[in-house]
Amino acid sequence: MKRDKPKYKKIVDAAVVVIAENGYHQAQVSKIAKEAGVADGTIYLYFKNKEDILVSVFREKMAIFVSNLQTILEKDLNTSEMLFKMIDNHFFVLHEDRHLAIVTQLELRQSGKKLRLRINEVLKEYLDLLDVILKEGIDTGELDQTMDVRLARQMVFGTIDETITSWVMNDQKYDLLKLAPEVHRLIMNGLRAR
Amino acid sequence: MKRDKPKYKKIVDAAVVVIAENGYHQAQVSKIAKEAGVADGTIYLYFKNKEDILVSVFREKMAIFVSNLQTILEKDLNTSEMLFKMIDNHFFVLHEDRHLAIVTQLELRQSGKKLRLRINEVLKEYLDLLDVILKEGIDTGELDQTMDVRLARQMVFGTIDETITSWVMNDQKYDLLKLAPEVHRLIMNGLRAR
Amino acid sequence: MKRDKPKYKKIVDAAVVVIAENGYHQAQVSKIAKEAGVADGTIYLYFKNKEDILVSVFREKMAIFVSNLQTILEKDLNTSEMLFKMIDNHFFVLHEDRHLAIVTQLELRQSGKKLRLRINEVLKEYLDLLDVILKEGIDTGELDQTMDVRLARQMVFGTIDETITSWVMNDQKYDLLKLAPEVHRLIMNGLRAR
Amino acid sequence: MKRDKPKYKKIVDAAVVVIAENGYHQAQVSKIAKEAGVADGTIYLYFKNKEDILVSVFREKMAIFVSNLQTILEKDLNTSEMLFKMIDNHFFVLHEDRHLAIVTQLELRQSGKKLRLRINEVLKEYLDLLDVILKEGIDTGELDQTMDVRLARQMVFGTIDETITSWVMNDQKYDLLKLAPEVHRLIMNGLRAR
DNA sequence: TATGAATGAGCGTTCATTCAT
DNA sequence: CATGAATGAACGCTCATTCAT
Repeated sequence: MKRDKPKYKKIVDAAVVVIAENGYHQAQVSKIAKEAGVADGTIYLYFKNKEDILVSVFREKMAIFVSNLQTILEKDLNTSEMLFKMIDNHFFVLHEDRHLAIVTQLELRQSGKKLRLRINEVLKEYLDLLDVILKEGIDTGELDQTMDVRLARQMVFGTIDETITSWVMNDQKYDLLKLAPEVHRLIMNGLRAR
Repeated sequence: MKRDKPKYKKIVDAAVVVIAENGYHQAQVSKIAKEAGVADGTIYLYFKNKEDILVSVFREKMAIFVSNLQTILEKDLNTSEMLFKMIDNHFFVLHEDRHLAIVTQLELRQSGKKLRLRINEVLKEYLDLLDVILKEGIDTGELDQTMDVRLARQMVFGTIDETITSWVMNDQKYDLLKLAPEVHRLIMNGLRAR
Repeated sequence: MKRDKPKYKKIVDAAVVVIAENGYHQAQVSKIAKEAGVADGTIYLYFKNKEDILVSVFREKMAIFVSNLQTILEKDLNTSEMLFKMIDNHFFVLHEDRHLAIVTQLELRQSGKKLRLRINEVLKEYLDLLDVILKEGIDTGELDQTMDVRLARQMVFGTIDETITSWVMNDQKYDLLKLAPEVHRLIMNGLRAR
Repeated sequence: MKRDKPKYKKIVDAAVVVIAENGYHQAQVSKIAKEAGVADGTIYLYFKNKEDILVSVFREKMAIFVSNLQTILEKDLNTSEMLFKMIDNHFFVLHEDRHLAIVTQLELRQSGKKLRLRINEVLKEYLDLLDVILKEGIDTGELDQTMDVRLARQMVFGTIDETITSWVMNDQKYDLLKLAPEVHRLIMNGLRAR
């Protein structure tokens, strides 16, 4: 499997760095190859084309979020705790990899429609897990029984996303992790049964 | 003042149409010129460069949101009512101009970092007005006294934005306006004093 | 009409020179542009793509052969005389433009299948006129009544073509024009009624 | 001698198949290697470079024509009979190996000048034998004493070549072998003493 | 001998911007 | 003011060849 080979990972990581430091439109294949320490042509032994590199970046990195979230789901937590863990984890991963934060929040959004659709497919897996949490919360009576799950999901994700984007745009100069409890409170207030 | 001349407006409107119908990356200057019914070179009598056209698009159209929001602020409404009017107005404008919705929610986000920063400057005026509403709500005791205004603003805007983007991505096939009350309820639940 | 503009002709002529001097596979668009004294991009104001340049070269130059042959057909000549004029004209044109001779006999034949099909369409016009001459000769009894016109045409064109190609491959070091009577005699011997 | 090893022949045959089925410009070394069932690098143990493969294809296959023609020359035949056998043999070999016909008549002609010169060297052996037949015919008085041997050879080969190419281009959909007598008659009419 | 992963030079085409008319 | 022909820089991808194993 190509994805397990060391050069595959090296190229994906190089792409994150190059995109973060140069911007999406200045991330030429040759720059990524140089950063990865391979020849231009080597890229094409592991990726079909440039778009494939970018989708892979998103897929590989998003896998971390999804896998963490699955671990959270398996624990014996109530909905509020799960949502907190989710927010905290989301913030934590991007807080730890600042290059990745720039890429996911700013640069990858500049991609064309086609690429964005493929990115959304990957994102869907994550949002589906969020739906599971929300539905469970509604079932157990922790969350408002009358609300629309899709809208609730958009509110949760929209708030998280907007918070992180804002942090990235302010050059990550304050502590994102400290915002987790407050974001969690805002969200829970919005969703809680009453 | 150039901005008042008829060709200026014609070019801005042409840009919205061309971007919506062709996508950001297929919106060449020559296409915009053709749609506006002027020669390529004429564009440069009214705009410094291509980026200037796009910023102008955003500035001219955002002015509608800002001006509407100012009118709302001047009315004698409580915070919850104001937020509802704001959400409803935001939804209404984009509901009425589907080209514009595509441009603001999808296409313009594909622009480079530099352009995005300039767009954010324009957006700031709108967000500042939102801050005014929120602060007033906190002062009057309608909203939670302990919450961070910046986070609250991100939650409000993030939820609205995510809802609209989701609607656009689903080809605007359901009625966005009908979602306003539910979105308002979710947001108010999150912000309300308790 | 683009084909009448001076730059169109300049580019076509430049292409002939560049291909003749550098070979088909070394005739880059930028080289042709330089030879024509225009910018690379200018090429694309007059031609759809590189293939279009090459087809145009063939079409423009082949037009000379066709037009000359039409003039010959209009004269009051017998079949033998017409065939001689045709051979002589064919030799003469390529004798006068040695670059063109290299291009048509050697370089253009290296083009891919798609381009070759388009070239053959152009060539067809010329071969159709040859068919007219041959059919007329058969009707008037000058040529062998029993022979297959298609084969006869292939023999006439194959002989002419092979003779010129051989001359070009020998660096055009002998006088091609002097071969016309002998080639004519060979061909007429093959076709003549007996 | 490398040429006798089984892998050498396997690679040459693979090249014919790959070129015929994919076209000259799509006949990558790696494709030939795959078809031959060897690794890419193995090719370079038997051939200096890609051009060497292609020249070898032509040399190996042309050897069949030459050897057959030599057999014909050794028989006790008059010139007309020899020319018929030659035409018939030429048609027969390509009629039997349709891949080879495509390669020699269409694909290999797309090669660059350098390769074409080397191919012509190989072809020379065949044309020299044709010269022998023609000179003998002139000596014995069967053929026209006054004609130029080189031109005569070009007429014979040009006619044969043009006929086969035409047949290949028409997807080999009529019976090439049946054309031999008529082609022979046309040629003999051209060459015969009178 | 045989392998096949790695190399890296090379090129057609687009499009924002200019400027002579 | 308005035009639109001309400019030229910039880049993703292929594939013949090499060489460590």
